[in-house]
Amino acid sequence: MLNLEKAFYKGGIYLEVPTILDVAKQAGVSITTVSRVINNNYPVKKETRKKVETAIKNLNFKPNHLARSLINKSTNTLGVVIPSITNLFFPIVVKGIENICNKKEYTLFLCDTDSNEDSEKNQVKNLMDKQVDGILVIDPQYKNIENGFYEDIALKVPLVLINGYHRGIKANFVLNDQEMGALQAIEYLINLGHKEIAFLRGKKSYSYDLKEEVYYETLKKHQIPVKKENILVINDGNGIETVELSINKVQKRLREGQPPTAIFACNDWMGVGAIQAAKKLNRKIPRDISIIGYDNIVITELSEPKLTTVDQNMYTLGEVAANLLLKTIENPQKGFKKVILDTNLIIRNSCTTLHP
Amino acid sequence: MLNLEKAFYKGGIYLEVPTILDVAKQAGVSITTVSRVINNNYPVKKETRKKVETAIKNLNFKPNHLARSLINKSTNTLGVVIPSITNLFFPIVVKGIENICNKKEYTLFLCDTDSNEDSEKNQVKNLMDKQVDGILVIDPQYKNIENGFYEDIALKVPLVLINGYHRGIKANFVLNDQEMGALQAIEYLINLGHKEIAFLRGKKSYSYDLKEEVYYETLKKHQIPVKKENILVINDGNGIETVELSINKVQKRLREGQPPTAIFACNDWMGVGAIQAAKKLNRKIPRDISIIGYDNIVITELSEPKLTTVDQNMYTLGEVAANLLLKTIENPQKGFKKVILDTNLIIRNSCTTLHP
DNA sequence: TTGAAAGCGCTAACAT
DNA sequence: ATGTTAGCGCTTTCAA
Repeated sequence: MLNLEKAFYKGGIYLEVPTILDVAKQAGVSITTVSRVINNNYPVKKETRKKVETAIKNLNFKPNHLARSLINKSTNTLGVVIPSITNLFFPIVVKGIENICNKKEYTLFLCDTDSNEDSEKNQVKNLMDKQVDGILVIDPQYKNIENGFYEDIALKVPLVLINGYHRGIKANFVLNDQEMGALQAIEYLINLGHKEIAFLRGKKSYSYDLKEEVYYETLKKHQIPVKKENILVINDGNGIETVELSINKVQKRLREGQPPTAIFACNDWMGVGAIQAAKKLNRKIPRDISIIGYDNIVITELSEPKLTTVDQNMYTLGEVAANLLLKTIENPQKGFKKVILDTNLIIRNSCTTLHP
Repeated sequence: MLNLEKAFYKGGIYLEVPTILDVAKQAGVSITTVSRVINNNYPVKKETRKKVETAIKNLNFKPNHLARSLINKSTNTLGVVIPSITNLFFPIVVKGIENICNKKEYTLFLCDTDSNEDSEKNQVKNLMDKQVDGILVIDPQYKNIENGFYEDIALKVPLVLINGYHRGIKANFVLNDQEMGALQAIEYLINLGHKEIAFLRGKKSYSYDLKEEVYYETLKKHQIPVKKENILVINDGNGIETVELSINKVQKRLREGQPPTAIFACNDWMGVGAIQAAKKLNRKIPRDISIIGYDNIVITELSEPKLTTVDQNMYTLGEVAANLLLKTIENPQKGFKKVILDTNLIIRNSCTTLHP
């Protein structure tokens, strides 16, 4: 019915996909001319162009991306690697990335690593095999950064790492200023008059370490003694299971003598857990105890009271990272960049002053 | 250093990517033989194969996907279209899809539509341009189904629609049995002795309509009169903003004469909103009022009390849909399939019996 | 068991 | 302004 040169079956479906040759024939020109019209990169007489455009429309011709990419060495495709798509805040980064990339006609491969180092490596390699034009990695695994894996990748393909360990690493980074965020949170509590501040964290993660450092420094700076019993470490996590773990840990601490008057939780799940722990012991929040979280994920607005926290502007983080990647692709230059974004304290209802 | 036939710059990076020709030369055979070794589809002498494999390893050769796809008309790539990646439950479907597809070496394009009809259409078209081997659409827009868009697409590319309107539509569907879920929830309340049951829904959505129908039928079946004032319609939504809307609507209803003793909320955000509304009026849950949600998203475990709800097995939904798509691709056959999955009532702490 | 050669659909020198 | 032609890296006939 279309009278094309070729047609074939694929996936049980009979396909009649016009090629550049079909267009050329119908328009009565060479395929080169058609190519020129499509790409608009060489002069073509007005009438000829019209003829070609008509043929394109008639046949509903779409250039074959694969053939183009094979020649151009560019697929208009990016890879996004994410620890887990079911996490509450990584998807917001992806949304930011998407916003930028959609506008520039890039399509995104999404690869979930389940926070597994090897899986992360495999996903990155797979993306390179698929010849993406660039790769974004959200929260890359410490080990893969530290052992040089990403430094190596960065030499082979445009790459932007979003958050994660970066000291002296030769790669592009877009980072949240986690030190600043932690500082904002802790100083906020101190300014409210708190001295007995517990620090609630998960077992191992670069970002917890970072925050703990800031905790020590800030207390020292304000001449508040650090007490071992105020460092609360739970087994792990950044999900619903974290809540229960936090409840137990915090409850235990609150039952001891001289309990903290405030808690800085390294993420919002922990913060919510802390809130629930306090409530279980009939402590009123924030009257009896102030609690602050980190990340500003959606659950902070659901807790009662709503959780004061630190916003990391994940959406912007994604946008900035995507822009950096696109810039690297389109306008390549030597040297790597590190972009550090500010955090914001989001004051809700879970903290109050100790001053009379 | 690799001494290849070609090398080039891309993205500011100097690339030395070995081709099949490099391998052939190093192994002292023709490219045909190399191809045979790679694909393992024709007999090759053992020693020859060894030579080739050695060369492949030496050069770290990876076949060029684009070139292969151009010939094979298969990209080992699927498209996933999602209303919003920041939604709390669609990503779980994606995770299920990923689980299946990763095993079979498919890579996923992820496309966010922002629940916009035109954007959805564009994303699907874009995916076809990129020559994906198949497309999965999560919660496709009613209009795009109803106006024949997807019936048309289904003739051109393997397609599976996940949830959404499907009466008489010629396409593959994997569906939750929403009627069953609604029935489970409502009969659960009725069995607990409730007769004054409010129905809380958003403005327009096929799934709300479905549930409302079941609500009418079920009450009728149990000879409970339906009261207009018990149909609570909020402006919309499936996100945090829904909570506030629900709080207002439910609070208003609870203040009126003869308030409901139970509420069936069409999604968990509404359920949580209902809980908070009741608490604000100092109603004890579930003692004074029973509330049930729908979807079993993570926030159901965070509310106090935890929200009883209906689980839709989103992960399984994704897995089943992915399997159906892969089957359609690999083993094409005429006719479309509809797979309907069961729902489960998840009993937590927000409902209680009215029986003495 | 192997290789030569055609060709997938397109781009881009190079001619004219 | 337009066409001829040589590839991009691979698969697959066809012939040996």
